[in-house]
Amino acid sequence: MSKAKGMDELRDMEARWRRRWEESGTYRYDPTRSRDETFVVDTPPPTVSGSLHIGHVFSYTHTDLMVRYRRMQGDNVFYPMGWDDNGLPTERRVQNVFNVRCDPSLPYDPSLSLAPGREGETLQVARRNFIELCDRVVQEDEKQFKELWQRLGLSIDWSETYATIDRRSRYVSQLSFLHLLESGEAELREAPTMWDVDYQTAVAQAEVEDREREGVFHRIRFDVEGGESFTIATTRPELLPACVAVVAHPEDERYRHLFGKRAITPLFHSPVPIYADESAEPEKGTGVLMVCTFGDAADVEKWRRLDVPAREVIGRDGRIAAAAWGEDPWETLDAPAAQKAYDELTSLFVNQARRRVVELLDEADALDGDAEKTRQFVKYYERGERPLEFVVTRQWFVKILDKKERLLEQGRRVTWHPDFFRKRYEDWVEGLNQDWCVSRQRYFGVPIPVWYRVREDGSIDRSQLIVPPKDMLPVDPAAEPPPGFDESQRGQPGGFIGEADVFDTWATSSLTPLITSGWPDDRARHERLYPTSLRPQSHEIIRTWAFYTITRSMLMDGSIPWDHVAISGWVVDPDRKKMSKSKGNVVLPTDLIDDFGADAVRYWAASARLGVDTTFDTNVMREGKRLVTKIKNAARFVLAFEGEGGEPEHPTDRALVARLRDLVEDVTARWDDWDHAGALAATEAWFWGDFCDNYLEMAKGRAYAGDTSAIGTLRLGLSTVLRLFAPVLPHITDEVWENGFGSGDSIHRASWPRVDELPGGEDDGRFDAAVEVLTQVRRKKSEAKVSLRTPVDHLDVRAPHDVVRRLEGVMDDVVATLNAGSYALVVHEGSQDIVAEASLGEIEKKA
RNA sequence: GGGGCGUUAGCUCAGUUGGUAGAGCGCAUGCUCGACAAGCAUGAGGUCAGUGGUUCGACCCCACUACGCCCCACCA
Repeated sequence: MSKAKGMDELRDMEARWRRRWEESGTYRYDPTRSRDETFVVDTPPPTVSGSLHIGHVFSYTHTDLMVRYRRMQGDNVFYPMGWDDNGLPTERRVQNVFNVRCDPSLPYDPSLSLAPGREGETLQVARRNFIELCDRVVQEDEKQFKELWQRLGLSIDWSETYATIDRRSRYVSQLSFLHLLESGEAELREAPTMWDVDYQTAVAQAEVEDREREGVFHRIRFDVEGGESFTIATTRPELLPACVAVVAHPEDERYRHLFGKRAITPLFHSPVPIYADESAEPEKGTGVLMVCTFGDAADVEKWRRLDVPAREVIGRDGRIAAAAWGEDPWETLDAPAAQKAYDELTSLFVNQARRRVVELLDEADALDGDAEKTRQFVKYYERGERPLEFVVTRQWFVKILDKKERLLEQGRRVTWHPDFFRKRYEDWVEGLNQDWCVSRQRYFGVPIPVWYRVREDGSIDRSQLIVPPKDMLPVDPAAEPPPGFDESQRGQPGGFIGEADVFDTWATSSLTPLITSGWPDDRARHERLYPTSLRPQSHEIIRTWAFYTITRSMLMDGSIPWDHVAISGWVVDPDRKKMSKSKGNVVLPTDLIDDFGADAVRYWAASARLGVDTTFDTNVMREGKRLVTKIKNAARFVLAFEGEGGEPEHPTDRALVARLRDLVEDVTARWDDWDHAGALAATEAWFWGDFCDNYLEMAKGRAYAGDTSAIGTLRLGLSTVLRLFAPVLPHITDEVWENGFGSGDSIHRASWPRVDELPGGEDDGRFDAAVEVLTQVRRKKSEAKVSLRTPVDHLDVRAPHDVVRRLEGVMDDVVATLNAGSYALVVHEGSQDIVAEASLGEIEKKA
């Protein structure tokens, strides 16, 4: 059989089972069964606008392994699938695919029709048109993901799906938020917020990452009122106009005498207080630093603590704002000069302003020494390209800072696999320094369901919230009027305006257990499906998805959202780097399934333990493919015999059953311990070694002779090991099961093997002793470079007394296996070794 | 700067409670046995990162060091 043909057959076989499972509803959740026999998965909804990645295959397989095991253990499995389609990744994709931008001020155009890959000028479209394009893109993406999951053989119940932008998700997200509002845990705040100037949206702590980059220390001389001067080293000279104070450490001898005096900023001539502050480190820079509005989180913190004014100079677009200086002038000793300097910076981007202000400082002779390069860590939005700024905006926050202890406690109630990832969760909780900002100034997301009153004078009264009644949800306050109002009153005096912001994508995906459970209206379903059993996810989103989900459940009713969290590692390339698109080393999952088959790809994923980063290695997939073939061939042999056989009676057969019993016990314990890789390795070692290489060879002769003990044991071994393999290799095992053991139902609905269901048997060492004799004779044949079929004229086995006794019962099989004519089995004392000597004959030439 | 994980054969990885190191791939030498050449048999190949300690005995426990990966950190 050619390789190509074999591959075709494999592909057809897998496709056939895919269809069968779907048609038979093999993986359907049974809503009538009780809660304690139910295993619920809080499936990660993949970001559908991302690319299909080998990492997906890896981690989703891990989930499916455990799911299949639990199902065979008799659990009623609830294994849904969600799509994470709301949020920035989708918006960005739509912008690229259709070459459009959203302009919320435009009216909806129902006739707008765009083709993907549209060329020419970027088109501005209305918010509703934009959202329609988002919907279109995600539907296409979801199809591709579904196809991959099905080809991979994930045992998902496809009648249970959701998307984070669908009606149900919007309903749950908005309703849960209204509960937080009611309990006072969510509130509107005008405060400095981390702000991405490109996306022009607020971002939360969890979406921020530090990136190392080169900064430049500029040394700026400040005068002190009444004479004297000092030098500040700063990497952000453009914030000089925003400087509201100067601080040094209270013990710093260089500056102690200045505390209480005022410094004069160069260029802007603004007198600012000089404070003593413990946070200033004498070794850093010159030991004295500016407090600005706002250079970093430390500035925000000092601004709050030191009671200094705010001088906002950076606008939401990342440019130096024009209005700031003019409308509410800050104290200065030389207003015209200050205004002139500020005009030079106005409307420049931060980078440009930095260069310009340095030039101005140089002209004013306020630089003290040369600039000096330094490595610094700067905060970026994880999807952003320019550093975050702190900008005062109005945002919705969920209070979490006051709940650290309780959050830690919730984390301890969850079982983490592997356990050390709990530590990462705890580190994150302990390091929290901001409440959760849940509002985003984006479009394709779940709208924040509130309106605000417009006063008679036309100003907006944000203290007067209008919230929708529950039966109005989900609602889009930007498109629908609140109860008791008419759309014509939007923006009018005495009327209302709708909140334009949408929720952070995590604000919705942190509710996945509730989205699927039917909360809060379908109480019966909710009680059966919540809390869930298992949350699978990867480790880089412990601080987001795991953390926020724990937070939301705690805020809802003090519960934990799941009993277990299973963390999959990353797929890394041979250089130990995470495989990613940007590194150009992506392998298409569908190509791998084409080349090796789904079972083989699953075998590779299953070979890796939870939490361990794993090298992408097609050799392991090749191994998996060989295993699939081996199972097929062994089954062909076992199932070729007539009848079902009988109880194991022969000593060899009884020994095999004993070893099978040990295997089932060991493998089951490993699955229960969430060690799918160990379970697979143990199963495979037994199957390939004990079963195929040794037992099959020894029992072969009796089986051909119609011995019911041999035939029965062969079938027992096969049917048992098939079920042990079934979670990892769902296709080939079901194929063989149907041929040999199924009575119409899938192996995946068969019961997991149990030791107490296996027939009796015992292995007192006779199996290993027999194998030792086989090995010695095989070695002799191998050294003689003759065929293993070469007959043995006479076999002489010497062993200690007790070993001889054990061998007696199995010598007929040993002799048959070795093709030996006569044999002698004698006791030799004084050595614990078995010595087998064989006099080789010659293969009879065929006539 | 703080923390987590790792370092075992050429490669990818196992190694239960401390008792003389294991698998697969690759390599070598053979073998077309009535399941299977996508196979079978046999074999070569390792100072278990380093140093010190505990112990009769350490890949395993402890300390330190080196290297790799990851997470976190107010980045003047």
